[in-house]
Amino acid sequence: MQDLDIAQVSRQSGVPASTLRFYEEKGLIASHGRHGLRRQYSASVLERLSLIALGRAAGFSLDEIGLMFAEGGRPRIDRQLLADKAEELDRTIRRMIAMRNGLRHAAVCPAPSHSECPTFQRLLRAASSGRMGTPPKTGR
Amino acid sequence: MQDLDIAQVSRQSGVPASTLRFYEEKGLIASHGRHGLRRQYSASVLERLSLIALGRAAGFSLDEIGLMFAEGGRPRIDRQLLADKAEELDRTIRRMIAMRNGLRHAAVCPAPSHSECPTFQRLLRAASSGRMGTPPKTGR
DNA sequence: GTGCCACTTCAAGTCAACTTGAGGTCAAGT
DNA sequence: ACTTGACCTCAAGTTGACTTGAAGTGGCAC
Repeated sequence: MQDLDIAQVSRQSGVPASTLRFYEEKGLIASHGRHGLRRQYSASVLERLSLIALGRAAGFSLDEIGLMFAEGGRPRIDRQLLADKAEELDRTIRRMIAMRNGLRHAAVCPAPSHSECPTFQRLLRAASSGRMGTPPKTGR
Repeated sequence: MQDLDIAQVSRQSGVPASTLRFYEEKGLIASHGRHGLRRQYSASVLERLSLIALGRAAGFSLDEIGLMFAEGGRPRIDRQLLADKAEELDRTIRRMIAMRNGLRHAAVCPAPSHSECPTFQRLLRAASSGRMGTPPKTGR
């Protein structure tokens, strides 16, 4: 197995070195030695980083991701967990679609003021009742 | 106009008093006097809070929301801004749908391991290429 | 008039996922 | 041998939207 130093991993994965160190500290990846000071990673770390990126994109926290490949060697990705996350994502998507439609309407609504537009009013009520939840943060 | 004290506003809006104070400090709402120490709000603050909730649900930051009803008296909600936000939301929705579908597949995928499932592999590549972005935080 | 208790202020803490900065080390090139 | 520069560690800072805690105040019921 060919080793990569941190700069190579960073370059090939696009993940900053500071993040690699951070992930290592969190136990998400492991370096298996040093060349001088420099961490050496085995090539498989790249796959690991992809998995982490995937998990993050799916809405898992770093801690959750850590749990997935914690015990039992190979990534123990629980299918139930995936299904649950898919459901959660689906609920979020529904809310966001409602929101998007409302916004689109409001953007073209002919009513002189939003306070006279029924669609806007409906949105307003939905939002203040908490039905809309707290929103996505369109990532970095 | 009948006044409400902070406890009444909190109860009727569901927004914690600490948050009301925080919003006031940020200039998002205004109290127009005190009864002893207690802030007095006019009833219109409830509508204001709905607008804030709506804005948050749509993905606006508190600062952005502040700008909307900053200048010029009545809520100056820019239609272009709404349309832009709707577009942004839409892009996010697309990513999330791809993610959800991928997760659903992975959850039922018959391949012995995810590393042998083409769909999973595809997702993995998408995620690590950054195409998936950073995810929604399904609100509190 | 006195005690209660919900309110007040202000500073600091929280959370997640990193980033930044200061000060140090080491392998490699000249 | 010496310089260079990319790496190292460890602590602290960042962002956004709040929450929490300590210490103080004042209206109202008794």
